[in-house]
Amino acid sequence: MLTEERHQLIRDQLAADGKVLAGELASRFGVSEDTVRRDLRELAKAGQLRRVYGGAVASAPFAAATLSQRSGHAVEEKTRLAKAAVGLLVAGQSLFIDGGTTNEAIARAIPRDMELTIATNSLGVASALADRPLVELIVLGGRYVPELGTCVGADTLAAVAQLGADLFFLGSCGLDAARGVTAFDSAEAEVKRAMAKNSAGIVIAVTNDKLATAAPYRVAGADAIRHLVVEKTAPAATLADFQSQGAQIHFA
Amino acid sequence: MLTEERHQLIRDQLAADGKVLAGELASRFGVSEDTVRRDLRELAKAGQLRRVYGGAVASAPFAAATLSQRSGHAVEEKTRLAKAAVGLLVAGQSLFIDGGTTNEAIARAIPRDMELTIATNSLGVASALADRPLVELIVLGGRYVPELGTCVGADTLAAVAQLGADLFFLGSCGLDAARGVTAFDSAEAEVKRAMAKNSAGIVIAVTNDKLATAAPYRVAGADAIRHLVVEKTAPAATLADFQSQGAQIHFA
DNA sequence: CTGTTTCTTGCATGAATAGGCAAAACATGC
DNA sequence: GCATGTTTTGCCTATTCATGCAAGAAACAG
Repeated sequence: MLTEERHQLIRDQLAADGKVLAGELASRFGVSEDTVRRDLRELAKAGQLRRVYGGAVASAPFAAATLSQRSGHAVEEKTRLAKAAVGLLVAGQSLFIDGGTTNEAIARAIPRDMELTIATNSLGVASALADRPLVELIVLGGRYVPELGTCVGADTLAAVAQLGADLFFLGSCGLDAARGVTAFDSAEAEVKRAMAKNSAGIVIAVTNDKLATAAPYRVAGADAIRHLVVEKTAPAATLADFQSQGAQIHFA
Repeated sequence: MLTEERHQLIRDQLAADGKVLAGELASRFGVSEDTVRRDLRELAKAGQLRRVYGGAVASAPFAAATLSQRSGHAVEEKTRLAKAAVGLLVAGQSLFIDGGTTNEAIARAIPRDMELTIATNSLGVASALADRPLVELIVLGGRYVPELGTCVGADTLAAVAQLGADLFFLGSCGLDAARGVTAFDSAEAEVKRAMAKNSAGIVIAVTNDKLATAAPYRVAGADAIRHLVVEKTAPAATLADFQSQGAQIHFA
């Protein structure tokens, strides 16, 4: 195994998990811990990670975001959903991705060697994609809302209006077969509606607790959902309702 | 087998796998490792791959290195500059902050209890400010440039045109008393000019190595600089030139 | 404070590499 | 055909590089 390969794998795991352990890497790569430590030292010197006792953590300005999110809720489920959702992608597509921790997990799960054009109003998603060399990243600016982690407002809407996408990864929403997709904030709903209007298909990845819940602001009908990515344990009855309205169900 | 044939096969495998091993290629082509190494050397000289011990990898699309490399450099100096620069702020002001690692340090140094309105086209700056409860953050979207860590383009310019600020923290630039403020990229320079035009004063914080250097694209004259934050060890003669054109000098 | 884990440093070893050299393959002109 | 010059290739040698090991230092946990 090339030294450079190890470095790349370490960078990848840092981007995905926010941390690496020296011993774990050593056994994974089949080299001594000394070698791994040397790797970590070099990467640290290049500013690509921050050395800590036992391993290393991401050092980028985005480390905080990544880490704080890791400590959040239902991380494993979201990572599984993300991996399944990424399976829907085809190289060369253009995407809208809006906010939410699941969407951030999806952004991190996008392979580094896939060429895509991605427009997002989420800082977390943008940060996760910032170092993907093959991703043409378009940041949708506007007034930043800390509670959502996304930009909203007239500027955001204007930027969305100029773009089109094959798929729209719609996140942080309520989901109900009867009421469709709903959002918790008026301005956020406006942006979601604009993205939905300008994209060919909507993809929604949700954990079970979001299924069959509704928020005040209506974004789109359930029949607008092209792909629904859910946990294996999702209630079959609910899924059938969405399926009957045209959604393809994908299990993580 | 023709030399050119081997070169093409090497390029093919690099595109497919991202790496090649010298020994493996030698046995596959039925030539000595020396010949393969010569091939790799030539291709590396032509910039088509990056030579590493044991073989070669796909040439770095620059993005990974450029920004993160810089972030590792002169961290302490930049932190000191940032603390001094933050001293110029007054609660209630509105700011433009553009890209560069020094500006990211400044963003991190902004006290959490200070109320400000901040517009930025830098993902790093935006991420640093995302959790400041009293900062009204406006993200200036556009096409993201990995090498700069900022958004540029028509969308960015349009967003800047709608805003005004008391201070503009101008970063990642060349600085020369005669040529003024210069940028390394045409689109970047455009955004900086727009921000300069719409702000009442320009603040520049630079490490010594940026002083008395010039880049291709002109942003503003030296007389446009209101505040110049420099290291204590900055050469006095250079500082005098800026001072005579109206800049206030602040030592970190 | 004590023991354990992790980290750095120096060193030895083997693999990979660059440069020099000569033979072979190839092209070119007579 | 023959002679000449060029290019390619493989081999040899000195050097550089990556790695693991050992010893001492530092960080951590109890």
